[in-house]
Parts: sequence; C-alpha cells; structure tokens
Amino acid sequence: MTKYKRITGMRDVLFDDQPYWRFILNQIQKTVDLFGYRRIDTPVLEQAGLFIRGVGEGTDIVEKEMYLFDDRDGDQLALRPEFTAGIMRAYVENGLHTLPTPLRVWTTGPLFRHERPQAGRYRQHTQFDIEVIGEQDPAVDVEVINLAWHLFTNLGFFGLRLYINSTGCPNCKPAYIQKLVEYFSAHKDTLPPDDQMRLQKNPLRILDSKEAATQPLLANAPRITDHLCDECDNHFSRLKTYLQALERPFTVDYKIVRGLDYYTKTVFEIKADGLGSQDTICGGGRYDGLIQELGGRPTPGIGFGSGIERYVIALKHLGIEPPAEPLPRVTVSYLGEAAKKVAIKLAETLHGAGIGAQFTPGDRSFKAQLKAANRLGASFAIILGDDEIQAGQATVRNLNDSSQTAVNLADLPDWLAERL
RNA sequence: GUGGCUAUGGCUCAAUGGUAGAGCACCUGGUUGUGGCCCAGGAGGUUGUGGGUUCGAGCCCCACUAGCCACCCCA
Repeated sequence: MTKYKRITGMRDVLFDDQPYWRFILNQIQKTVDLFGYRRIDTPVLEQAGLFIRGVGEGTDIVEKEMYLFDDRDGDQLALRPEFTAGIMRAYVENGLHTLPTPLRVWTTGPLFRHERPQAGRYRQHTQFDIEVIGEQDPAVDVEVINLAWHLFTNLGFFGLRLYINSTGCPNCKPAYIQKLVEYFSAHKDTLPPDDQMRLQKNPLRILDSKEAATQPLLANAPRITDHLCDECDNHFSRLKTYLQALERPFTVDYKIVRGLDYYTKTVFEIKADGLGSQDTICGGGRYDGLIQELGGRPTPGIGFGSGIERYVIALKHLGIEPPAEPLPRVTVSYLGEAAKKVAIKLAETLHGAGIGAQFTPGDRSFKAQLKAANRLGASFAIILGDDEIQAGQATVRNLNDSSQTAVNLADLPDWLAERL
C-alpha cells in the first residue's frame, strides 16, 4: 500500500488511455481549424465571485460543487467549474470586442466540481469548449451545434442524438415559470417529496424528474415553447429551419433545462451510447445576458462544453481503436564502456536525423538489452561492441526476421531511413 | 448530501475460522555478444484502517476510509 493516494474523483491517465486522448485532441484541432475557431486559454483559478455572479448563486455548481479556498492574500479563489464565465471575463478584460465580430474561440483543459464520482463523472474532468461571441443570428447556434456533430462523426461515433429546446429570455421565462408553478401547485398532493422540493427551489427541474408519480402530470404540463415571446419564438423557429437546411436530425425536448443561470433562448444536448447513466457528451446554449452581467457591453453569445473523459468511454464502448502511439523503432545497445560512449552519441545522431531511437541503459546483460528492444516493439536493434567500434561499423539486427547486417556508422541514418 | 455493492503482491483473482497462493508483469540464470517460445530461480503482502468475538480471524461482527455504480445534478 502506498502512503499517498489519488484525491477522490481524480484520475491518472495511463499509457493505455493516452492514444485515445491523442486521437481526440488531434481531431479537435482539425475541426476547430476547419471551422476557423481560435484558441484561448484562461487560468484555472479565478476570483470566486466571477462564477458566483456568472453561473448563478442558486445553481448546484456554485452552491455545492465549487472548489473554494482563500489565497494567502485573503482573496477568495475558485478552481474553475466551467469555462464560459472565465472566457467572458477575458473577453471583457482584454477588450476583445474590438476584434472582428463574431469572435469564435475554443479551449480545452481541466475543470473542477466537487461531486460524488460515478461513471463518466469526475471531480477533475476535461472539457472541449467552444464559444461564439457577438452574434445573435440562430445560424451561429446551428454552426456551433454542427461543429460538435462534425467532430463526433469524425471520431467515429454513431448512435448520436441531438436534443434542442428554448429556455426563453428574461422577457418570457419568468411568466412561463409562473405558469409551471401554478400547474404543479394544483397537483401538489400527488407530487413526490423530491419534486415538491423542486417546485420550491427550481420548478423547471420538475420537467426532468424521473419520479414515476410525476410522469402522468408531465404530459399535460405547460411547455415553454408555447409561451415564448415573439423574439424567442422567432429565434427558435429559425433555428429549427436552419437545422433542417443542414439536414441534421434533431428532437425538440422541452424537458432540457440547463443547470446554469445564464442560459437564454437556445439550449441543446448531444447524447451518445455506452456511457452509463451520464450519457450527455455535449451540452450548451446561448447566454445573451452574461457579458453584460459581467460588466461588458450587451453582447450575445453561444457555446458548449463537452466532456473528453466521456469521449474516451464512448470510443472504448463502440470498439473504436485510436492510432497507436509512434514509439521508436530502433534501439541502440552496447557491450562494454567504450562502446557505451559511442552508443550514447549514436542515439542522438539518429534523433538528429529524425529517426526514433532509444538507448538501452543500465549496463544490463546484452540479452536484457535485446529483450528491452523486443518489448518496445522495435524493428531494428543496433549493436555496438569492441569489434564494431574497431571497424567503424554497427551490427544492425532486424528484429522481425532476425537477420543481421554490418553498416558503417556514417551510413547508418540513411540506411535506417530507407528501411523504416 | 443519500443508497447499493466491493476492498488479498504492480494487475486479475484463489485460500471449509487453523502455516497467505496462482497466473500475468518485473528481475536473474539456462549463451564468451543475441529478443520472442520454453525451463529454472528471485524479488514483491503488517490481507484498506481501527476496534470486537474467538484458543486462533484474510474469512464472523462494528466503525471508519477508499473505490465502483446509482440518486441529486451534470460534461
């Protein structure tokens, strides 16, 4: 038993998983380049107030999931629980509104939420995040959704489902919530305790309830899409039109309620198979009031967050193999101290020639060095001993067919390059 | 925060309440300078932690901790 253990909900990503991560990050890079999004990186730590203000005081994230602590200066800091607030802070703070509008950005990195871990949920997890700032046209909503879909298709996912909804705006949302409260209050006695609490605290959540007793009530519950103001209704219908134009299948799911206060109008989720109970692989929406809330001028925005750990789970479940890691295909072994010095130099000569090579250290038996070459999966083992040094040559053993060739040291880079 | 299940070498797992084992992986040897396969050997454990029952606990009981899964909620 080792003395130190991982912090709850945090994981080591070991070598078997790294090819998945490399594959995923490569596909992400290709996708954002294709769509013309630019990378932005913001700090992992922010003033706690940014999230309290941005994400919303009553949200679960702020209320019970944030990693909070006091800096040595006495400032209250938070490990970022999501990307959007920090990126919007950076947008306002750096005057990015002077760049061409809309501003399309992406990022990736760790986020932290103090939740109980389970399949597809970790206290430190990694998201791929997209934001488009400064444009209210639903065509960018569609672009953002499509970017995610495009990526997932390139990753090889199948069985994807897109769900969309509108969550209204400050003009129509409160009136709808009022209607919802009235409806469920009339049936209060049939509501299970959990949903009674939701009715008090966050009525929208009842729509998402899994309580059996509540299901019959949901069928006749007022739907937000019937209570949108003209502007929101128009936005939502154009969104659907553009999605149809793109020929992306979607389902309007009036139950989608995102957990952050800043969402307005469009909200959406993409779900995938093989993820257990946490099957949302991408979730996002529009936040037209957030930048103003954070002290900027009124600026619309839309984006999504997408959990990369969940990609890995889905890829494995779907049986999608990422490309193997490009390990060195040449080892440099030696016999004796004199040869060792030549071998050290030779390994670096090969690196300089762009040939992946690995020195086999430790003065272990020659047998052990060859064994190491085999375990690495190398194609060639270069052998240097007194005989070779005298002749200015190396013995090159082909590990696939066990043939051996003497090659002049000076010719070795070219000789190998031709055969790898 | 709540519930269910679990906890034995690095990994996967054995061990009627009576001396903790195997396979894989690792190291060494079987070759004076030759890998894979095979053979032999070696190292590696205070059985998650702390209590209790018992002549005796890896095994039974309690608590704690951690992990997994689910709820809440979310990516």
